[in-house]
This record gives sequence, structure tokens and C-alpha cells, in this order.
Amino acid sequence: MNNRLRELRTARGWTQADLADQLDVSRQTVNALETGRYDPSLPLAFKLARLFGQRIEDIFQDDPQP
Amino acid sequence: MNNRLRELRTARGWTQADLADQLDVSRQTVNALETGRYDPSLPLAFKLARLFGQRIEDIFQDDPQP
DNA sequence: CCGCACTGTCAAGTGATCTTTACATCGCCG
DNA sequence: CGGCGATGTAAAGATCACTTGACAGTGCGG
Repeated sequence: MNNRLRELRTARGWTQADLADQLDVSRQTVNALETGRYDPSLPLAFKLARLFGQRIEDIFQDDPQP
Repeated sequence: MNNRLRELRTARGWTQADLADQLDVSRQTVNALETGRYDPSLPLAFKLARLFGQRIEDIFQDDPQP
């Protein structure tokens, strides 16, 4: 699952630690999401969507597996 | 996190097992989601949104925690 | 050159999200 | 009554989503 987290974060001039603070998660978690090591939980995806003012579907792109 | 899964499923005349088959998960997982025992992973939330033709935000309602 | 902020990653641990198997309850129909 | 489809739940186990703590690499300003 691809995402636009790095783009959205850097556009706001935030560090990974800045974003982590606002999400109440660790910096390592933000890094893991940006580098695609795993997907966020649904509650964390909601937090991200609220924070960036976008829909979950506009931040995360599901690869359609046939 | 509340959701409208039961409403959406029964409106289509599907059983929990029917839905589970379409999602490639177990019937117990569908039951656990409907009864609110845990939230789906983000990929599973995407599958549900696609299947029901709705946005994730319209199926799952985040409780705003102050 | 040195320090510092930022990023990437690892290891080990915890709790959440799944799995399979199993069983109990309910309502309905023959 | 007896069986059956649908639902709810439990236990045990795999894997994923997170944590803390640590360390290494990069780039920039003093």
C-alpha cells in the first residue's frame, strides 16, 4: 500500500518527530509508514487524514490485487 | 470505532459467511468487526469500502478523542 | 573540523489483528 | 421433536502494528 505521507509532511515543513508528536506515536513508527514497512492501523489512518485534511483514500493508495 | 457493517451487509441480504468469502477473511473476523471487538486493518478497510461502494469515512466513524 | 538535527534501521518486547477449531444458542421449518 | 442455517464466542497460535533504546549515515552551520 503506497502513501503520500512524506510529501504531505515535508510540504508542511515538519520533521518525522514533529509528525509523530502530533499523532501520539513514536518517530520510528512515522518512519516505518513513510518507508512502507507496514501500514497504519485504521485509527492511526484516521488521525493522519484529520491532521492533513484529506480523505484516507487520498493519502493511501490500495494496490488492487486481482 | 463504530461502523455500519451490519447495516450494509444485511441490506444486501448477505450472511456473515457470504461477506467473509468476498473479503477473503474468516467468518469470525467479520463477526468480530460487526460486534466491535476490534477494528480492521487498513487493507481490509479498503476492501470493505470497495465492496460496499462507499468511502472508508462513511463506513467507519472515528470517536473523536479530545 | 566538529557538533547537531534529521533520517534510516535493528533488536526485543507488547498488544492488536487475524487464523483454525470448537461449541452453544436462537429461530425456523418439516 | 429434530435438524439446519445463522450468529456469538472462546482458546491457542501466527503475524502485524506499535514501543523503547540504540547506533550509524548524511548534510549543514559555526
